[in-house]
Formats: sequence, structure tokens, C-alpha cells
Amino acid sequence: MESPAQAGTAGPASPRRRRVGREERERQILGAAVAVFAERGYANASMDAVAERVGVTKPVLYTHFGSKEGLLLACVAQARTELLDVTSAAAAAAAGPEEMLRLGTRAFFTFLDERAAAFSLLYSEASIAADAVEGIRAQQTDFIAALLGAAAPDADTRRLQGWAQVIVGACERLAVWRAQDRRVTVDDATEYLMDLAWTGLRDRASGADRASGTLSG
Amino acid sequence: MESPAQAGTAGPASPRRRRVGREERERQILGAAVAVFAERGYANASMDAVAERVGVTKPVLYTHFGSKEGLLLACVAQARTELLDVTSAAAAAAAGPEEMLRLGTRAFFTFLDERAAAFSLLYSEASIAADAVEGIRAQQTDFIAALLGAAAPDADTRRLQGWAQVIVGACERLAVWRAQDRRVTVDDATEYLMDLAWTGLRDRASGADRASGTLSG
DNA sequence: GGCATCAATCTACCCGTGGTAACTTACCGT
DNA sequence: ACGGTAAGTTACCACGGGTAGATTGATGCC
Repeated sequence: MESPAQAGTAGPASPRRRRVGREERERQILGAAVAVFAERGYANASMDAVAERVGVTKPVLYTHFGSKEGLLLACVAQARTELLDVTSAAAAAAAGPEEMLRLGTRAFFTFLDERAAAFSLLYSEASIAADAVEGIRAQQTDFIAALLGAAAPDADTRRLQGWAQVIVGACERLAVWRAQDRRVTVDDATEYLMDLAWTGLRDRASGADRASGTLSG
Repeated sequence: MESPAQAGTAGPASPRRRRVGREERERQILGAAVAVFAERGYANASMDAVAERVGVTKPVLYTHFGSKEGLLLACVAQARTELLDVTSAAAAAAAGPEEMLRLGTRAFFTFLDERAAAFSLLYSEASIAADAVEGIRAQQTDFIAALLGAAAPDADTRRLQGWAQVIVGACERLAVWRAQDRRVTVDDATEYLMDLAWTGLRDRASGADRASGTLSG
């Protein structure tokens, strides 16, 4: 109800309105959005809250990202790029299939460790950005399938894809588990993945159990 | 805008308002909710839509389930019970660790196949019911860890939990993959899981690659 | 330096949807 | 029959996503 000419909310040092370039503003908004979405959850995060954090008002967000979901998608897209960079760099440094699997897995866990906000975006708000997150998984799956194909040339494409799905799913779950129980280190998680994916339980199952050897027909 | 005394929507045989017992009504609502949530997605599903499908009005849903989220949680809880029933029954029929892993995995995929709506609830709306779905995973993880403990008595508890996380994560991912590509059968998915979890990639990686044997230090 | 121009930004608003208060009515026991 | 109670309804509020139109700050032109 105040006269708009006054607008005397508070800002003493702020000349009431600062104009900022497009790229800069979008970076600011993305950063604020990741933070707000991560700490309040997508559903409970209001656009006003994101806007306030940036220091602007709601319509600004809409001119840049179109909708609330668009904003979330932009956040996810950013995380996607970073994730592929990190894991492919790790795999490139490996000298053989086992090390590739180990270093790539390790890089994944480390990335999520360092980027806690991105983590909660990807694995807590998955249902809203379902398609985008599936896109990330497809990216990782294709990448891993290609690596596996080099290590096991006699396996057909479908099987390679299936193995990659197993690894991606296992890593996701281990990551969430680690977030719940901080005593599980990156190396622990990597080791457990290697136990199954590389070694296989057959070698770890004791013969103490009935007939464990006679069943593998 | 019609006079409420007429209520002439359609129902010729319906005496304008039928009273239904509590249990029966809750069953109806749960069924409608699963369907509506699955086909429109939780965020885009309105309580009015669920109510209309049941043939009642909104407040009825609230007297029974308290909130929209409460309704979703009830759906998830129901799926949880059924899932444990199905997988534990399958494992109980197995004669050894390998068969247990195989039959349990197979039962999981089959269950999701038959209950497509429950599937999309559990793996598409995960972020809203995050805690509840995590509870389901914990249930499955504990169950699998117990089975693994019998097969590998010399593995410590943490490692068993880690292995169980790997298996649960891998199965989830394989299930989603199957939903996207229907050419992947239940047996395919089960086999790919067994390739890694039971056999291990080491046995499938050809020696053609450089130094695959010399790195396992 | 002064002014036109354009885009960035704000104010004020709409409307769909989750959620609730208060009234009504069908069924059940007596 | 008849009252009590639980099942249902209508009518409403509030909050948050999304938008139209006024506003203002930087930029270039003279």
C-alpha cells in the first residue's frame, strides 16, 4: 500500500535496484536454486525463496528459466556435465579394466562427497526431474558399457548394457547408503562394489553352506 | 451450478449418496490413488481427481489419510508389504546361495512386471515419499544381507550390508531399464545381475586387454 | 551533457490446488 | 419410529506458481 515511488523496504547502501548481466544473473540464480532446493526439498522450496536469496523478485526467475521445473532442470543439467567430466577423467587414468572400474567408481563417490547439494538434487528430487536424471544415468551407462566392451569383447551389446546398469544402480545405492552412515568411507564403498562386480560372490561364498558348489549348472 | 437436491450427474441407480464402511472405502481410495498417481504423476495428480475416481468428495480423502502425502505414503506402505512377501517366498524356495540370489532377483522383477502401477509409484515418485521408499530399501537390504551372511560367514556385517546395497541398487536400475526397453526379459535381467554379483567380471574379462591380470594387487 | 531506447526489474494480480469448518444425511441399535 | 453417530457434502481459506503492465537503470546517439 506504500507509494511505489518510495519503496522503502530497507536497502540503505543498495541503490534500490542493481542491473546485472544475463550470464552473471543466471549463474547467481542457479547457485541459489541448488542451495534452496537441497536444503528445503524441491516441493517445499518456493520460487520466492530462491528469488529472495538472489536479491531479486520472482518474475526474474521466470524470464531466465521459464518455470520452477525449468529451474530444477537447469540445475540437474549442470550437475550432469560435471559428473561425466569427473568419471571419464578417472577412467582415462586407469591401466586396465579392474583399475578402470575401481577408479571410476571411486571418482563417482568422491564427486558426490564434495558436492553434497548436487547429490541431494540428483538422488532426492529425482521424481520431478525424472527424465533429466534418467538422461544422466544413460550417459553414465553408455560410458561404462563402452569401457566394459573393451574388457570383454565376446559379450554382446545388450549384456554390456545390462552390466553397466548393474554398476550404475549399485553405485547410486552405495552413495545413498554412505550419506546415511558416514562411517562408510569412499574406499569401503568402492571395495564392496568390486567384491561383487569384479570378483563375484561365488569366490566368497564358503563351501560350508549346503551344495553351493553343485548348483552352479 | 445445479441445485444440490438434484445432483443429477448421472447415477440413475445411485440414491444420491451411498454410505460405505471404513475399510472398504479406504481400499477404494488406495486403489484409485495408485492409479491416479501412476498415470498423472504425483505432482500433477489432484486430490479432486482421486476423489472423483472413487465417487466421493475431497474431504473424505482427508478424513481417511490426513494429507496428500499421507495418501501416497499409504500406497507405498502397501507396496512394501507385498514386495517383502514375494521376495522372501522366492528365497525360501531356494536350495543354495546362488539359487537364492537368482530366484529372489527373479521374483523382484516379476513382481514389478505384474504391478506396473506400484512400480511407477516406487521408482518415479521416490522424492516425495523418499523416507518411505528408503524404508523399503532398508527392508530389502537387511533381508539380503541376512541371506548373504549365511552364504559367506567370514564376511563382517558392514561388508554384508554393502553387498546387499549393491544388489538392491542393481536390481532397481535393471528394473527401470526393463521398463524402458521391453525387449529385456526377466531372465535377461536376472542373468546380468548374476554375471556380476555371482560370477564377477574378472572371469569374463578377456586377457586380450593389457595387464588385466597383473593389476589386482 | 542531455535525451531516447531498450531490456532488466518490480508491483500487483490471477487461479489452481491442498486443506478445513460447519452443516447434512444415511445407516444402526433399541 | 427415533435418536446418535459416523460418513459425506458444500463452501470456503491460504499459499504458491505463474503473468501483465508499469518502472527504472544502463547504453548509445546527437
